[in-house]
Amino acid sequence: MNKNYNSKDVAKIAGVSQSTVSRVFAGKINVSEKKRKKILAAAEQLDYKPNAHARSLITKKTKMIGMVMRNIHNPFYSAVLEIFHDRLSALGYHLIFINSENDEIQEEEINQLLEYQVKGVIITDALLSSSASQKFKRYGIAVVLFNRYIKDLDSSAVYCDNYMAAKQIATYLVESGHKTFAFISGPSNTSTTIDRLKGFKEVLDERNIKKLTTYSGEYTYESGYKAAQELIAQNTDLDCIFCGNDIIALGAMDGLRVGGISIPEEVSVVGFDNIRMAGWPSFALTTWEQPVEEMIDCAVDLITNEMNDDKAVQQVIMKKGRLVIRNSVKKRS
Amino acid sequence: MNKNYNSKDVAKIAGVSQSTVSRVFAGKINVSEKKRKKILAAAEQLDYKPNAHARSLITKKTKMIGMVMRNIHNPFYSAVLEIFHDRLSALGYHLIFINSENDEIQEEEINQLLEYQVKGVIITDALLSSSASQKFKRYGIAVVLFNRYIKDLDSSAVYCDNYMAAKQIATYLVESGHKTFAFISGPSNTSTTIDRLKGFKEVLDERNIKKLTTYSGEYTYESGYKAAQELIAQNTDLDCIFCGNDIIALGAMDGLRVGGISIPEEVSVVGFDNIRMAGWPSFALTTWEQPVEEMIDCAVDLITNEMNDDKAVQQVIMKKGRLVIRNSVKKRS
DNA sequence: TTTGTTTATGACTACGTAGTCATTTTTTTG
DNA sequence: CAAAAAAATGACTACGTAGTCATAAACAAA
Repeated sequence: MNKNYNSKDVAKIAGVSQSTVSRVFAGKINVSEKKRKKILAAAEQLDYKPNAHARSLITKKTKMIGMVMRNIHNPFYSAVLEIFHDRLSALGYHLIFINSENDEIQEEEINQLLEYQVKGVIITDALLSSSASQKFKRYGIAVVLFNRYIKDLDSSAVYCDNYMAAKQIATYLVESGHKTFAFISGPSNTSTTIDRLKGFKEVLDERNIKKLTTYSGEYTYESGYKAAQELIAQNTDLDCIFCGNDIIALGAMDGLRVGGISIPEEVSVVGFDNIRMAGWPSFALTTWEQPVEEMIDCAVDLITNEMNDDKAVQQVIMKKGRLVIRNSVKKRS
Repeated sequence: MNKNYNSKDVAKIAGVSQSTVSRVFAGKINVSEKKRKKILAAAEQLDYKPNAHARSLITKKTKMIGMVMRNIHNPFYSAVLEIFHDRLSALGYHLIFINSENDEIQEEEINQLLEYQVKGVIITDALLSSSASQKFKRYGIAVVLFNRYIKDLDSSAVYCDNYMAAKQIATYLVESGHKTFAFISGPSNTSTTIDRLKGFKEVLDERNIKKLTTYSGEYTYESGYKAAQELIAQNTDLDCIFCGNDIIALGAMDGLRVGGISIPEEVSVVGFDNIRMAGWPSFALTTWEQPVEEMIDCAVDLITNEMNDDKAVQQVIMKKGRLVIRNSVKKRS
């Protein structure tokens, strides 16, 4: 049943050759207005759609982009997915969604994408081994890392200037009178964590502040919660916490509150990302806003360029962002 | 550059015919162990992967499933996406992700899926016009609605027994002494909203309780927040709110708190879904747990059956769920 | 060994499209 | 109006795979 009609069927009805039908649907090339109309009418009648697989096979091109995500639980990334989808689908691309469970994109996941001849892959919040990177390169697949970059690997990347952001946050905390610092980070092997820690530490070092406790965990609520509880247990005279991202910060806030510590009266908390929830009254989290849309537009430009131009050069692009001040930080005398 | 090797190249190196290479990669059929090894070695050497498009073209099958989602912002659905991905990718399927902005899946979105010859489509939190449904049917595409069902449309669907759930919630609220009720719902044209309202109302009617205010909005935090503020402004003697889902409930809680109303002391709040955040101490929301994993397993079974068996019959399956009691409801004397 | 049976293998073709090339039709120009 | 140029069109083939069919090899039975 349900025969799928093809360009030959359309050609027959329209009284033209298959070639002409193809011309109409491939666009551009010259077809007389009269036949074009006939063909479109015939296509309409049969509800004909060009077969994307046949098209990919012959053109060796594809309108599919691999979207590798981790941590889709994190609202930051679900927002990212949504925006990427909207931008790319407007350009006629389709997304193959892959939820990577691992720190590094896996062989198996790469193969899935290779089999579908994707010409571009966007990787968010996950790493790329150099062998994987080479593999993509060998197949001529454009790769853009989002919110991560990898040293010594010439993949394109778009990320936020975590280093400068952390410096500004640290400065803000120091200048608002905080004395004892904690940094609850995500996994310590990611560029985001490293840069944020580096910037934060540097400011404290410059001012000769030694009181910094660092706690490395995951980029999750639970991890933030647990870290906060452990910090409380250590019973230091902590007066502020810088969290590796917002979701950690929310966990930390809840951990502190449950431990009977009030925010910001006793401890200030700063996050990173500016996810929607950070603006909810229950949290009113002061945080760093990543210019998500700008970053995504940029990533989309990079990947489309690399896909359409073999000689396009890899670029690593850094965006700024800004501090969003809410009510989770208190000026201390 | 980057020539993609094909089965002929592999055949040449292994000293066999293309047919035999195909047999190895298509699986099953008889190939002598000796040649199989040679072929696999050659494939390894060239890093050969079968071209999925060519394969789809000849087999008229595809391992792709369309995943149409709306409201990916809602953590409930990002969790759903993650689980669907994990289940389906374990079965060898790949997801084409479509973020629908509309209430009803659009013509354009359907066409995208048709062009890729997907054999199955999962639709979450969106509707299906009957013309769209017929279109899918005509093309022999299996459709499963998730968390929605549509009357008089023979599409398979998996959803939670919203009617019974709402009845139990209402009963729970009544029996814990509440007198004045509000229901903040999502869009009033969805089966979830209708059924939840129906069950809730029915219990109140049975007990001859007239004090029910209903407010229909979107399934978003902002909508819940706004609704709560409006309810406050109406200055009724409200003592509990049943929310259409958790994200509305969180918004409502924040709206109430900002309005100076304490939860659960003055007003009780109940949600629906049991998203992770409902368990966070800041909210501790009493809510209905949808058996998400069970529902997804069920949807996966349905879609794989329908894809692999033309004669598989459409089914609408309802799951139960359970009330999760936390601290957003107070017993009133 | 001979015959019959099973298993392994290769030549060939179809899938539905895009694009090349040759041919026909239309338009332009002198 | 004739000749030249441009545009439109169709026949044909390639893309990389799976599967059909015929043949060859291996094996079993007698």
